[in-house]
Amino acid sequence: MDCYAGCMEQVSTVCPSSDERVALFALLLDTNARLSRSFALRLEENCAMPLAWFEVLLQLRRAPEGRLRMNQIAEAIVHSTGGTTRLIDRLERAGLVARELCPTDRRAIYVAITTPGNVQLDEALRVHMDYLEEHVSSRLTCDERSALAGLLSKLNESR
Amino acid sequence: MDCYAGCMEQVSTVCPSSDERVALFALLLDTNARLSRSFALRLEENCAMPLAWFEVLLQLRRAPEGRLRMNQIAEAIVHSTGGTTRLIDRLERAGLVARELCPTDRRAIYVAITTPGNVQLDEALRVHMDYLEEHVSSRLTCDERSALAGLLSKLNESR
DNA sequence: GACAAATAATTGCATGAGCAACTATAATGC
DNA sequence: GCATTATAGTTGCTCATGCAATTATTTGTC
Repeated sequence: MDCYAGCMEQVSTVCPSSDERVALFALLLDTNARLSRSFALRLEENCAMPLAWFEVLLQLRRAPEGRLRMNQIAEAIVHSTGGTTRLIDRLERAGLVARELCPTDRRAIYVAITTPGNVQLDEALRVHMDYLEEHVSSRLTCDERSALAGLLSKLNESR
Repeated sequence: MDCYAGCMEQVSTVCPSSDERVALFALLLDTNARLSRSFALRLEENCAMPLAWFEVLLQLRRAPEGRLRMNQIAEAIVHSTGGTTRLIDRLERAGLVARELCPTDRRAIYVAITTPGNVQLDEALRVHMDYLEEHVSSRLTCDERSALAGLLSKLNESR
């Protein structure tokens, strides 16, 4: 209900397909699809690493002790728990992560990044930085990037 | 190479996993994943329509004569042409779109939105508007939304 | 005008992900 | 303390999607 007048929004019953917010949502989907697809392709070519693996390894590196529980990973990368089980299976088979038992809760499993996992992540991050240089830094100034980060954070707030 | 000093960016060889641009990229993936997942769920619940169908129908409505060629659809929704063929197969089977021959190029196929397709899209757009009201309008002001659109457009520029 | 290269769409195949059902363990209520 | 409920993770099944190969048609070249 904010600023309908100022933004000249369409009344939703007339032509919502050209509504400014519909366009914004579509633009978000589109931008994400193009960037993640092109980066995934490059990551696959240069590191033989699927994007989902990169996401997991990055989350693990960011985590306090380099490890997270299954459900935390699922939440962080926005996957189902079933999908996450299989994903971690593949990463573990490749030796990049290891499952560890949780001493205080026998239902829980810790997933920790291994040394080979860290090595591969470093390599992937080099490729990532090159990619970002080409596709992000060249298009947005530093101020614009931080503005974008702020706006996405607000949009991403759970409530 | 812009404004390294002013933004206090990490040197990439030290700790790129906490680099501001790495975080921005991750934030974009995350925001997209959460929004598209929650909207897809609602669309499925309220309209029994997959998000991919909604995307196709929206593109078709936006198109000049309510129709696009297969490769244009694939490009617009960022799918492979193979995946698009199957996707349009399902939409056609549901009666929401129709394939039409192209008189000037016999290799090409036009995909047009049908009357039932338009009806279903209207319904989906009502759900979409409600969703946007809850998840977008309540978090970003009108000015913020247009700023976000501008930034995403710049990020999305092909070159 | 014929042959080569490019383009449009479809198909076989493999795979990654979600959902729902299931097992195991922990927390809660009486 | 025991029964109920909730939580963590895995598995069977299904399905949507990408890739590479294939067919049909058009465009470009000589």
